Amino acid sequence: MPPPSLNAVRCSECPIRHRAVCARCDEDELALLESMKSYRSFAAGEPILWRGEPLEFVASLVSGVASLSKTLEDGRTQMVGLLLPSDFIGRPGRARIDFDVTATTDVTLCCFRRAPFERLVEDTPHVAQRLMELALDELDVARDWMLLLGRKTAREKIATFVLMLVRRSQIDGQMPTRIALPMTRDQIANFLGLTLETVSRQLNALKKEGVISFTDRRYFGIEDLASLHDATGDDADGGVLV
Amino acid sequence: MPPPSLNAVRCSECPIRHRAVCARCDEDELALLESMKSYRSFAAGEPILWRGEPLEFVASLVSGVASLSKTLEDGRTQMVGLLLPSDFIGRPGRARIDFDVTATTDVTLCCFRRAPFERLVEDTPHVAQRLMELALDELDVARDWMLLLGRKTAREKIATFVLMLVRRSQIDGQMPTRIALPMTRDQIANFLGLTLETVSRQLNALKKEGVISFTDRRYFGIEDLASLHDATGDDADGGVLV
DNA sequence: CGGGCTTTTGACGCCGCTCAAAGATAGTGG
DNA sequence: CCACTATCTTTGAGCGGCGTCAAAAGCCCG
Repeated sequence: MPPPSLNAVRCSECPIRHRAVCARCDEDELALLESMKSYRSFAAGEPILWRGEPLEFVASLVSGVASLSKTLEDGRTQMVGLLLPSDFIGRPGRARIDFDVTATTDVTLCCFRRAPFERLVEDTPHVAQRLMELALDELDVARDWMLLLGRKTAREKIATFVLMLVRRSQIDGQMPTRIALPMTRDQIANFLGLTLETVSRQLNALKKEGVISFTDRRYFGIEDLASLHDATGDDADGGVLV
Repeated sequence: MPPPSLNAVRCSECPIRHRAVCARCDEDELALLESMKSYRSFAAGEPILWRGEPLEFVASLVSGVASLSKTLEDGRTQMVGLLLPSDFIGRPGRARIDFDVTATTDVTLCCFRRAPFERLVEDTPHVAQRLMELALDELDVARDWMLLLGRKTAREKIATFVLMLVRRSQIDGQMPTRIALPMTRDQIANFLGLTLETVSRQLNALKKEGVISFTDRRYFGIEDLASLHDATGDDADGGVLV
């Protein structure tokens, strides 16, 4: 079952206030947004949007992780995006999306009805500009990902993925000792264009080589950051991925 | 050597006037753009921009085809974007790009110096909105591509690529009889995440099966569109890719 | 006609997928 | 508290698709 809805939080106290689509809004614009927003929650694993269905809402992801995925005729699926807090779902000017959106963890969305939001985009340059920045950032990530999917070996894919998790959980450059693996082996496989068996084997290989260590099955630590970096195949200041 | 520069064409007569970043500009905005633009040309194979180098210009692609590509430490490369006329190079708010841009065919750019262009984006919502639409379209393409790179077989990749060329050269729904292969086998391979040998073998396999036919090495025709579609692995109304 | 490209074709081997089964882990109800 | 089940993960064996290496063939242009 879905987690309980957050009570409507005031925009000025919103945790993603400074990063989401509303980042640059002034008081008046914020008031407008406030009047058209509503929160919705989804439990881990729940579908949020299906490919092709008419889009009633656009939304900002407030908390949790969601994923975008595409599926071939015979069921092979590939994740094509990972949504983190402050990321935006949907787009002005388009009534449908061409991928499924699924809650990876429990998720809270800040939803806006599409029609009024689109009017807002027309009228307030701040929102349009921020939307563009978000889209361009997503493009950068997508392109790093394409390099990974098209050219990296299984080992390099896993190393890149692990390093991405490390970077994302870093606070003030401190190396965290305990890092969460936020998805199942199967989800990681769909993320990296591999099978779940290969994911399992490569993770255990990195462990056996002393590059990473497992405490729990869902948490790991870094033992040898340099080797991890070498294993990604990237050059010195390469790929960022999220 | 580069082809000779076009003489500065008036914006109102520009072939990409209605599709490029300036699509929605009114007379005044167009005049502003006109005052800061200049044309540059590049010959097939020439580099246009290198990854990481400071970006002096942003530009619209006026004619020809250019490609974006990324390279791993050991030289493996992957195309991450294909630029066609009216596509935009560069982005406001960022001084560097994270991929190489290369002319695939002879290319003409309509360049704008970055600083004044960025001011223009701040001031004219029409430009910002159009830029956002272009970015979102690119994102859609990138996501189809990710599915292809991560999950499709060599045969499906080739079939998808060929079908993309067919769609792009269709005029008014007419099936063209002679379609150009605009790149070498090596470029196709870097596009699809394959080797050039595999590209060659799969193209010839499609020919041997009577799905396509070759006249010249650089031109082909469609013999069996249904089989070609079946070979892509997509479901009914799937992937568009450019 | 000759040299440098691109493309084709073949032989071979390996990485990662497939299929299968056993081992962990967590949640559920008695 | 302990079976019992469902889900996730690990591990193994085997195979095949695609990459690698090599060489020949076709094509372009001087």
